[in-house]
Amino acid sequence: MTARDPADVFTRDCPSRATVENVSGKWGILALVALHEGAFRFSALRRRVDGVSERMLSQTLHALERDGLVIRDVRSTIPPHVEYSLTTLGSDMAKRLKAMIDLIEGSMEEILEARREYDSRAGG
Amino acid sequence: MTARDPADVFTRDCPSRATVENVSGKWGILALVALHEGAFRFSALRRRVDGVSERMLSQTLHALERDGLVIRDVRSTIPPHVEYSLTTLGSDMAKRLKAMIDLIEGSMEEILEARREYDSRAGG
DNA sequence: CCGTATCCTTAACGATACTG
DNA sequence: CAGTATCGTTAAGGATACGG
Repeated sequence: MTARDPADVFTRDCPSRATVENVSGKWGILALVALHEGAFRFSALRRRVDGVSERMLSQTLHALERDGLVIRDVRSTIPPHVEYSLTTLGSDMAKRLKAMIDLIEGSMEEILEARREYDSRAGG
Repeated sequence: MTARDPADVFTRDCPSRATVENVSGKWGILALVALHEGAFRFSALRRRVDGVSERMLSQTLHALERDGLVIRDVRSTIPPHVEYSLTTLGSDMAKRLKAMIDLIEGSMEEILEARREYDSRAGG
């Protein structure tokens, strides 16, 4: 991973593959895009990302923090107060993910129609 | 999924979640971005997407075809000749995915450095 | 309140043999 | 050539109880 040996996601063991999976995984996308709306505490983020378990959200946030995309700010109060936000890189990533999600959400009727046609040909 | 009931990926059973997973899954991203470079035959695509099994590539392409992102063109010759390409929607999606991949590939040194720091704090 | 540890179930995945 | 079918393994994921 240098100027002479650039990252290439098409290569089997390029470390970029792991980051792509952290970022674009089922919960990674949603966590990043949610945090792009602003900082969240753990429980609030869990409510925002409907359906995620504590275990998976925790795991996802750690992976994103490890890759330098998410900041974890712990205040040593009682009860504990932990706030999650994005780094500059995380914010840039979230913007690009949001662009992808916007396209999907905006094309959902077209996609559902394509599915119906595909299924009627395969199933009928 | 209408103008009054728009898709919302944050909601647990919105059908957009399934498409997000098809598109952003481990092999979905790579297949779409590869096809954005041009049309591919099955075997060539398999070589391009280093590490994918026949089973997973086939499954991935079917899911993307079903969502209206990929076109499968079968020529009834012997031996068979099948060519995969993108629809307009697939092409638009691939562009956005490529933007995400470019950011990751271009930030790989920064990401690896973040990992080293995280690991030295957690592991040391 | 913020998680981690544990257990368990299910689904993803890869290898490979085989067919049109 | 382009897959599908089958099988065995591994990993992801959810529920939940408990610790800091």
